[in-house]
Amino acid sequence: MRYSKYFLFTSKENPAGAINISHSLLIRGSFISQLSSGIYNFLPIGFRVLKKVWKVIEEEMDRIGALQVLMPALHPSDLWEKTGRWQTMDNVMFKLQDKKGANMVLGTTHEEIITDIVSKFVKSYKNLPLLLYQIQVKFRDEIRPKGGLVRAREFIMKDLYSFHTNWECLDKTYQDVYQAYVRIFERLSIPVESVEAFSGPIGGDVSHEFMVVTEAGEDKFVKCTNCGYAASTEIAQIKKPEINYKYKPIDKLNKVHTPSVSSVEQLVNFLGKKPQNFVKSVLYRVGSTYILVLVRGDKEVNEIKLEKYIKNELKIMEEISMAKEDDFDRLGSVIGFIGPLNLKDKILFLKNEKKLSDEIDLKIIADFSVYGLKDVIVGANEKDYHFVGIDFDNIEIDSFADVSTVIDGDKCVKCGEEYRIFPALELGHIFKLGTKYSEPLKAYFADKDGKIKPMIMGCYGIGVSRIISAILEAYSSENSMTWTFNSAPFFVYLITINMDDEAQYKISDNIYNGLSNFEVLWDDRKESAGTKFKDWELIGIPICIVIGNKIKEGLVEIKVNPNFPKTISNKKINSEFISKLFDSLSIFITLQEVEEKIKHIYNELDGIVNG
RNA sequence: CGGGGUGUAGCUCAGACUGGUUAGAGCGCGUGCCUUGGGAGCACGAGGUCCGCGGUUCAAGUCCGCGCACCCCGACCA
Repeated sequence: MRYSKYFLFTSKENPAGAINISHSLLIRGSFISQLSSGIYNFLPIGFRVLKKVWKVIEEEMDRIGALQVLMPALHPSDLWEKTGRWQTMDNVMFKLQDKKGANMVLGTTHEEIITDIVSKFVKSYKNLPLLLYQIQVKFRDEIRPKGGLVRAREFIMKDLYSFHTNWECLDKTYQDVYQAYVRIFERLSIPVESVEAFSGPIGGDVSHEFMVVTEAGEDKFVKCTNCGYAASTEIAQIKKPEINYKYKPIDKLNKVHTPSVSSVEQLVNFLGKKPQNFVKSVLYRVGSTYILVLVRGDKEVNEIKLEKYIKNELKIMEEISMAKEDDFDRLGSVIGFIGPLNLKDKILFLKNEKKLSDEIDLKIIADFSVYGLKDVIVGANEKDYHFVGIDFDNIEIDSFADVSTVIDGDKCVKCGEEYRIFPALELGHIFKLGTKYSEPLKAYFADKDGKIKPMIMGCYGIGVSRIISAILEAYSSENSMTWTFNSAPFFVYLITINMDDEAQYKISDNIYNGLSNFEVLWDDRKESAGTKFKDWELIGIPICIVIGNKIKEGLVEIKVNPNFPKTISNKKINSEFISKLFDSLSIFITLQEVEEKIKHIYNELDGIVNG
């Protein structure tokens, strides 16, 4: 491709409002342009990158026997109503009506549609398992899109769905997909961590996320410094401490006046203590049971873990909600000043006075973080008062549980060593769905014995457009993108220093034609050398061939994007080999060697990355 | 959805507080000269619904009100 005929409009200026390096570089390089908040055009060079990523994903999906389909982005509401997600996903759906007034939705995801398709065609175990996928646009009306392609309202996703006769078969496919994902990220040279994850509204019991560590991400995961176990902070568990707890009621409560000071942060300032010197009490309601959760002041209640605990251990199945102001009134406490010490007495008193129904129950659950605390501060269940000087065994609790979100330094549930927290961007997420969608949408099949059963399903997503940002976040620097071998829009950037110099022009033309199999972008503009070098660096093409004055001596320079070798040695191969491959390049070599060198490097890299 | 901010040339931004001829700069774009190993130089030129609507005023890019859009922080979120 000749630059002069191409659609490339680079900019020296950072776009206003771009916070992430990937966002800024993509705009500056004219890879994408913004149409509206969270809605982007892919311009020619950006679309080339998208297609490169797309191709790797397709090849790996094909390799595990998945079949590609293309489903519509525009859906009627009925299928979504059948699964209940018309309501539960309402907050992110673009909903609209057609001219007849029928409800429609722009697809946020495609479980409903694919399940509907399969239910119509597949009736027998003989046609299962079945893996179908698409690479298509998704719409989510995110309240706050940000970071360019990091969180967009319209974005490209690869979504794969699998259908099975039984769980064992799903387990096997889940492993196949897991391995396919590992290969996809390896081939794109993206350093991902796979972490245990929360299934969320998609549903199912088991899920993994593929995360890339970057400040540009919006998620967090923890990884054990010893055994390497990794999990999303949404679900990461903490090792249970050796608990030796004997309730010792305190003789005299020491109450302090804390006027209009209720949050831990305010208390820290008011009393001059650390957050760890507080026990935070958070009240939840589950049916007629109130749950008072105690966590150390520097930690947060994890509602996902709490919900699991309440359902699995306490066997209470009603919906859990945060207590409201009238709940506090009912229990004789005050919002912002609730605490565990005298709350049960208050409730007993209210019940005796017939001011509170006997059905109401209160359970006090202490997070592991509260265990062993001495001399802490808790709410006094009285406006503007806290108790001080409390030890953990002065608090009468019903049970200890792991119900707080992991923070740096918490102990690994597997081996007991310390966790570290990493900021991350989620690129892929795989789920075991079970029959969550096959039941309501009647995706049934006849088994060998003629019994009609619902199909067992899995679903597996990759944020294709988000991957583009992730690659740049992983390797790029302020004024220079770095693409990886399989994502680079071009492999070679050919610079002709002086287009008016006939010798330079002719040789450039020959090299351009001679390397036509290697995706060459020829900067054939009558611009200054500096302009061309800066553009090469900005758009991040791995190899640069420079045709300049030295051509008189039959010499040509080959340069490598200095960050590019990092994207290869990331792949656990011999780094000495990599440096050898590139070290001899940033010098002048003879004209005859150029084609040979480029072919050699290309083939070696192809073997390493895709082999 | 809460808080904050911005909206002026294709882009990045001055000008607004303190209203007053014809609204500016840099970059980019066009033409010519010159230059060709690190975003060169000179000259000329094109390019504006100052986000929209309404109001105040002799006079509004500037002040006031309403609206819209976009950005940032937080909450939210496969």
